[in-house]
Amino acid sequence: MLRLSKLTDYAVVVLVRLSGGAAVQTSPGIAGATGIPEPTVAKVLKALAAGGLVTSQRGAHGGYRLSRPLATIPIAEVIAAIDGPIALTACVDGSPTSCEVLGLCPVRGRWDPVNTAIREALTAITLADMQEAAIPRAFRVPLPEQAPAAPVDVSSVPLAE
Amino acid sequence: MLRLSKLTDYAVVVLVRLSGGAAVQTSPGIAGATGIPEPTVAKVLKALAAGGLVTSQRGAHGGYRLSRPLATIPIAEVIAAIDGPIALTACVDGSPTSCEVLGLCPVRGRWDPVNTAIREALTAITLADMQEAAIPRAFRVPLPEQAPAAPVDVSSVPLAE
DNA sequence: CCTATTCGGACCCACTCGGTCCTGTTTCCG
DNA sequence: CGGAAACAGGACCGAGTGGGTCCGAATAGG
Repeated sequence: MLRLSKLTDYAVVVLVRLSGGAAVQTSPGIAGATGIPEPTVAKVLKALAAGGLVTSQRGAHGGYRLSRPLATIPIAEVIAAIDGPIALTACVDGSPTSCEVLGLCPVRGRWDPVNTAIREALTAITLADMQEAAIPRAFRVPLPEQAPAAPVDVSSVPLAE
Repeated sequence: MLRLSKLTDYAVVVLVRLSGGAAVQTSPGIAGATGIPEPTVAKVLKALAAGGLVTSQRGAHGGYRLSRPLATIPIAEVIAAIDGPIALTACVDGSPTSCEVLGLCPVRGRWDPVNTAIREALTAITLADMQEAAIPRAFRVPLPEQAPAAPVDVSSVPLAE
């Protein structure tokens, strides 16, 4: 369904949560604040740390901390960290395992422009954009100085559907 | 992984194949020409017919026929026909089943701009664009007059990844 | 030096999806 | 008028992956 995993959704929630509050936060702490099951939060944080989006501090009084401000993190990076590289089909041109119907497949490698278009759309939107007006006033904490994060102008093409 | 189903890939292959050759083609015929298993082709065609992209003719000497030229079919429609509506997360704002952590979820409904961006990217690309230079010379049949299908210019944004 | 706390990696279960098959209905040919 | 060809709709089964849980490793504090 072209839907990304729920983990990625959680990742966005976690990252946004991580931007507010204390500098370093623990998995249970974030879980409690977001309502996401604790093990799942830990798993997400783990993947995020592997992707370099958050830095971890082990040991007592450890936890996680944002590596970069939200405005510099495009959605594409979050998706890549959680769900792996963005590729709609298995037939990406660099794939080692070519499809078995290679000789006949008429659209071999033709998904590339689609992949590229999607990747660009995802790269143009940062987490700060999603945070904009997302957090109700009650949850809104005074962030130091979150850049306005260049407004995304993808509305030039009329939406047929 | 933000990957769409293999069925959608097949659908594109089938539709492109359907654009060449005879006016009406049978499932076995398309299967033989594309190398895709026959039952799978039938399933794809069925979904495509339900989506209105192809018209079916029952009975002996029946088969499937394109409803519209490739240039007027955006990828988004194919995906919608096969994989259902394009929505990256379950938390689309019109969803009847609100997520259980609704009260705490800080990015509730914030995926909409992402969904919109992707939908636009997918709507801007038609099947004719994927057919362009996709079919090797050997397979290229003299199509009557397939519109050049306005080149998609999505390469204005530099790709970070 | 020991202990508590927290991250890190490995494991397992369940769900959805890809793929197949069968039966029924419709239409053309003999 | 009967048979064959082809689509339509459903159910069924297996594989892959997402989602959740557990235990071990590392580090700061006492």
